[in-house]
Amino acid sequence: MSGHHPARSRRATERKGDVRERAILDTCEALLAQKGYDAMTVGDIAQGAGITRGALYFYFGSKQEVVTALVARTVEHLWERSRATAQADEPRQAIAAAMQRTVELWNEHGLVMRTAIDLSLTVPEIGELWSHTADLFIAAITAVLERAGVEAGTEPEQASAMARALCWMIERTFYHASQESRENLQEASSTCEHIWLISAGLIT
Amino acid sequence: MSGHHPARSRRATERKGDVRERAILDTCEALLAQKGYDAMTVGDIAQGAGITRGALYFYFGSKQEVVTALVARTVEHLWERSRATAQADEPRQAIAAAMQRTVELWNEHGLVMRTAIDLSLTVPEIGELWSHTADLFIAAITAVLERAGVEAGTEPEQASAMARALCWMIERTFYHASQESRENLQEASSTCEHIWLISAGLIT
DNA sequence: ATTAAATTCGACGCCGTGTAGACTCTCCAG
DNA sequence: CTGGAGAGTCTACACGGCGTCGAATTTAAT
Repeated sequence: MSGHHPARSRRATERKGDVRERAILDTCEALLAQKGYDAMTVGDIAQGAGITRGALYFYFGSKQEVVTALVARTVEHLWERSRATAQADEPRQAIAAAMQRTVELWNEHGLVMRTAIDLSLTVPEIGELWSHTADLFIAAITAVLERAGVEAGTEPEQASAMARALCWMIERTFYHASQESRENLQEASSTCEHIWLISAGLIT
Repeated sequence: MSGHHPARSRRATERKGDVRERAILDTCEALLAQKGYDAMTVGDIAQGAGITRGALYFYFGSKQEVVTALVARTVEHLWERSRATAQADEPRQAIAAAMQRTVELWNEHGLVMRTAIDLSLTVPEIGELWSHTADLFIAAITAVLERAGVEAGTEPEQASAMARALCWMIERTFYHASQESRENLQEASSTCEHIWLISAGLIT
């Protein structure tokens, strides 16, 4: 869409640093898959990104900050996709759609999501990010349960509390399944969907 | 497990080392509660136990080994208590009893159980210990589900797979609740029990 | 009492983090 | 074209934690 506005639209957005930053994050993701968080050193990341440790510290203040940025980038993607998914009216369809979406998300970003969960304790900012994400999912599950006829409220047997438990069930089940294989992920999804449907009173 | 560690009991009588070993584990547990795993240094543990770093390495080969031993001690306690609990015939009672027991376990050992879960990834031996523990619980849940009429089998909607998902739900829900308060733990228990009952087809 | 095993200690080397300061490159104003 | 500001990069260093070593000391068995 470059019109003919003179000197206004230079490549104002493509700074050299932005490219490097992405390279660092990409390398970090690759190394995370390959060696895990603890074994991955700042030197490794820098080397993978084609710079030295000193240069990396120009972009990020610490190893934790790098990983936090990576999680933030991924989580933002999650939010975006969640927003984009249309909410079906029919609870059964909504549940099926949600589980399908969840499978895709874990297939695509399982690694980063797992590390986000693992680091939630030790890195407060990541914990913040992840708990916010969980809250979104809990709210969505709550809405579906209520639409399916589960009594609204926060008491142990009402929609909100049940949604929270179901969310943790899904998180943990996918967490483990995504370490294994795609087939496991699909089976895990079926199981979670089944329990969700039962909990909503949609099947016996 | 592995290796030949010096302080292996040859005599049944109280060795000085056994006392020290317990002191180390107790200190480790206290520090874990106070500073968390990463912030806790080997020097801290040694100091708390009234010895020097060098002396600690006589008992344990590494920081990870200390915490592994602590987890092993706690987990052994879990198994013991699980074995001691009589299995009720009536599914409803069995479920209620299991949840009650779970609340007690988390109240008493929540901290160590949480760190065991957190370190399952990075310390393979702890992962082994915990996954074995989880398998015990999954087997117990499976048995209850089958006795309540859920079809046996490992397919996504049969007892075994459902038990696994329920186990993860309980683990994760208690994990979070035990970070908050005892009240939360009790409410979490009610919610999990409710979902378990529904999944077993015992209530609608 | 002698001797071997058990236990403790202080000091050392290694590795990873984060910081400091100097150097290079790019781009734009004068 | 030039010189300077700021982005980007480098090497070198200080700090701290982990795990090891060997020597010193205590305990237990003969």
